[in-house]
Amino acid sequence: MPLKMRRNLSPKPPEPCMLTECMQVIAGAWAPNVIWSLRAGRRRFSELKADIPPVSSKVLSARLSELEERGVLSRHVRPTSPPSVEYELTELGQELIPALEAIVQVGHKLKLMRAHELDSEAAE
Amino acid sequence: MPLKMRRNLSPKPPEPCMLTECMQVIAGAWAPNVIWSLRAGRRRFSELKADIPPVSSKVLSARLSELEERGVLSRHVRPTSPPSVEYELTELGQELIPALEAIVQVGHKLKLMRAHELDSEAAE
DNA sequence: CAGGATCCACACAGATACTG
DNA sequence: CAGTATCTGTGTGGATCCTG
Repeated sequence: MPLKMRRNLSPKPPEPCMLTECMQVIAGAWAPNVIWSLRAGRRRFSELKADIPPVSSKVLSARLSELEERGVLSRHVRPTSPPSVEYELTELGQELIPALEAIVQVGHKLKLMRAHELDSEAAE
Repeated sequence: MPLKMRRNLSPKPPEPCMLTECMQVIAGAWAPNVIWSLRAGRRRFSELKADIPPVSSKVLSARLSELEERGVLSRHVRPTSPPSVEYELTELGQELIPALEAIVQVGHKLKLMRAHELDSEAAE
């Protein structure tokens, strides 16, 4: 499930829209899901991977790096015998949660609307 | 500026994450920008194209169709001599505005943080 | 366990040209 | 003006394999 989980960057030019630039923060496949999974608190790499089954290690790793670099989340390495790394949203990262929640809400409502429309059609 | 303005779909599989599904609503290159441009009210095709310079007619058209189909915006054709079409956010579409604003805010803050960090480094 | 390296496919945006 | 059709390039994610 990736073919369309692309980012929202802009390679070369004038970048007239600030929004585009800001959208980069959550750009990249699965990035929103990562943030979503971290809502409740810090999680380990494997936990995140389990939360988002279809994501591959490579991509998850890449996304985590980007999000860390962008200041959305922080990485904590714990010196245990089997390596253990935890990720956590930064304060700024937490500000993204309401945004994602709003999107989910709208998505939900639209879904309900569609279901309702289908019902109406079926009734005829 | 498009190479990375891809959508956030998911082609085939199990789709375990509701978020992913909801994100589709604003999926596709420039989709957020379109919604952003329509914040203030209805706009015509050419106005939208002017608002978002780097977008091509083809892509803008595609995005508008998708957003309409998804119930985020509505299309009004006006029977004038030169064809004139206006687009407008639906009620649900308007609910996405706060979400985008939140993202922009975070993007902004992160930008400021970065600038600050660079200053600190430069000072040394 | 956490994640880096490779190789590959393909969906998507761009450019251009055309229509009513 | 508002779009559509076609062709092409490319970034990005998936799968797999491998390591400390």
